[in-house]
Amino acid sequence: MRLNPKFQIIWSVVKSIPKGCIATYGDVARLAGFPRNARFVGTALKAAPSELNIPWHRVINSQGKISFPSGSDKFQLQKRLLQEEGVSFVSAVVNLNDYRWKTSLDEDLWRM
DNA sequence: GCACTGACTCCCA
DNA sequence: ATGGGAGCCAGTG
Repeated sequence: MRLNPKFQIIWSVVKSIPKGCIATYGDVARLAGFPRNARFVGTALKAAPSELNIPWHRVINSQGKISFPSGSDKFQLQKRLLQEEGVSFVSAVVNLNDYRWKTSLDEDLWRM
């Protein structure tokens, strides 16, 4: 299947998330240039080939939570991977203020 | 080609 | 604070 070029953009954005930081689906969508495609980010990550080493676990939803049913194997895997990078959870929730990836785009927003 | 689904978010009651 | 509904748009059957 010919991959949608949007996938590549999203993957590259996700790959640029620094270790120990997290970003939300909405953030990734916005940085990739698709402001209203948060859902599409999830689709892209699901479709991402594992050999690309996409740090998909650094992407969580806007509530600071993992977007898998709590207790599912995917949920536990993502949580564990994040904890190994130093991201701490408080009752299954990440403190976005501490770990959210600050981007140059965001800085423009802060400035105003 | 149509209808449904989804690793989301925003907005309003 | 919380829950429900609409918007989004590509993938999947």
